[in-house]
Amino acid sequence: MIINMESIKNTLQEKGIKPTYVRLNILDYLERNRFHPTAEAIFKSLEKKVPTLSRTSVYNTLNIFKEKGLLNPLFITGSEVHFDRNTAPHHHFFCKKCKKIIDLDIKCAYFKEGEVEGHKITELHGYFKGICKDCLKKGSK
Amino acid sequence: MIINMESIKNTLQEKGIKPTYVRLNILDYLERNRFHPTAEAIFKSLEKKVPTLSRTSVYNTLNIFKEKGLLNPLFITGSEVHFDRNTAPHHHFFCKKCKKIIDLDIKCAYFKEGEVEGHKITELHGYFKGICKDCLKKGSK
DNA sequence: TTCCATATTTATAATCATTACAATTATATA
DNA sequence: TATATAATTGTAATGATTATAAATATGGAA
Repeated sequence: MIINMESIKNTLQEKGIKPTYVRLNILDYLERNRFHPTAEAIFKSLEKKVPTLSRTSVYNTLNIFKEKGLLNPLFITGSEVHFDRNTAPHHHFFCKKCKKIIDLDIKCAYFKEGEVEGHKITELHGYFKGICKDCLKKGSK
Repeated sequence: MIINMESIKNTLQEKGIKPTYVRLNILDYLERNRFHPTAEAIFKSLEKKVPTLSRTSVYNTLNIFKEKGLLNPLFITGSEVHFDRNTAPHHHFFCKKCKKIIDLDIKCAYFKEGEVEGHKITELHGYFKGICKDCLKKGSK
């Protein structure tokens, strides 16, 4: 069930994206599922609600969202791309056990600098890999 | 021409990897070409010298090197994997114009910590994207 | 040295994520 | 309502990587 369809619609229109049924549903999904899903995960989750949905539409839509700055792609696992609705600069933690990608709330000294060693920065990407808090609790060695 | 084949051989043997002709050449290539080449780039560069070389062998060898800690894979572009012979923790800069991946000599506050927000860190990955120093000089806007 | 077991390399096919393309469908406006 | 345009779809193509099985090389044992 879509709760805040109006705000989803506004978000699209503010970015100059026509708010179609497919796009509304994909953005809505990303808004409420902040675990950085893959294109395939989005497709699988929405195909019940949007039965005519195609993988191609998911990929197309995600590419449009990316170009318009509505999301950032994450290259962390080396296989599938994960999508992050949070476009503010932040870091991630990838758990090798449960495979979750967790947002981190840490400060990076270079976040605001705009340059490093003479190179002009436009994007920041930082992630750690290891065992997450939950998996540590569950007694993984 | 291979200059320090003996040290290359020692490196492999120290890691418990049998020093074959293919492996010696791939490691030698990585040692002298520190621009983080892809599997394809390595294959193309070596196929003259090692005419029977196959792509499969390059991939196999790189996977062995990765498992034994001789290199780290870099997931930066989202398409091909780049390989970094420098396994010490360091950051990278990816130039969107010339596509080069440049090593950075900056300190990260979390490099030695071992944990962040309760999660146990085993790997650190940091990279910036933008326009590199050289491309800025050449007058890219 | 010769034989044999094992490891390495190769060629080919398969896989997986993603993109290209063309046909179909929906939408908006005259 | 007709028509132009945009969005969506299904299918095929692509590109990087892996799986598989055959061929080759290697290192001892006899």
